Amino acid sequence: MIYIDGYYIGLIFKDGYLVENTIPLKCRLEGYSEEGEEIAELILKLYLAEIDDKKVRKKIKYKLLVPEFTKKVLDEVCNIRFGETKTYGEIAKKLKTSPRAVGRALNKNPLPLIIPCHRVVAKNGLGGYSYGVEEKAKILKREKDVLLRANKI
DNA sequence: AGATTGAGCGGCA
DNA sequence: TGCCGCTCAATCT
Repeated sequence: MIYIDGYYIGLIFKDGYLVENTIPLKCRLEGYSEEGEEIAELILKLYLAEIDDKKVRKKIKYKLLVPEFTKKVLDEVCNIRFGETKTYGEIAKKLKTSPRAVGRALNKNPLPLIIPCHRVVAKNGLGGYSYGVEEKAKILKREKDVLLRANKI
């Protein structure tokens, strides 16, 4: 668990690959470590919508240790662009499965923010988020604000 | 192996 | 609006 700028970020590595992370949190969970400070910084930037997730995925070594179906869903979610959203139903249609199955897969996204699962919303409303819908709303709002500002200038 | 459970959706009153 | 049935991968029992 890394501490920067008032946030704690949990990271788990396996064979040099990032396999699991938390979003930036207000309180610490477990032991402190120095490992992966640069990665934690990137995750914090993702959280604050200061960087594009595509760049982060290119920059860091990560591995998805999840079942095949879950991986397919997560790969599909990576195609959603910064500041945009898709519904569970849309993803399901593309993968020929059900919206519930998509939600189930996203629920266990081991790499939140890096895999932008927060950009998948329900048709009527926000849907859920493992860290609470308020967090989801905040992240999406920050991304939208960045786009708005870019378009204005 | 069978039952239950969701970060959902569409239809119908 | 609210309820009901459908869905299907994952998680129990």
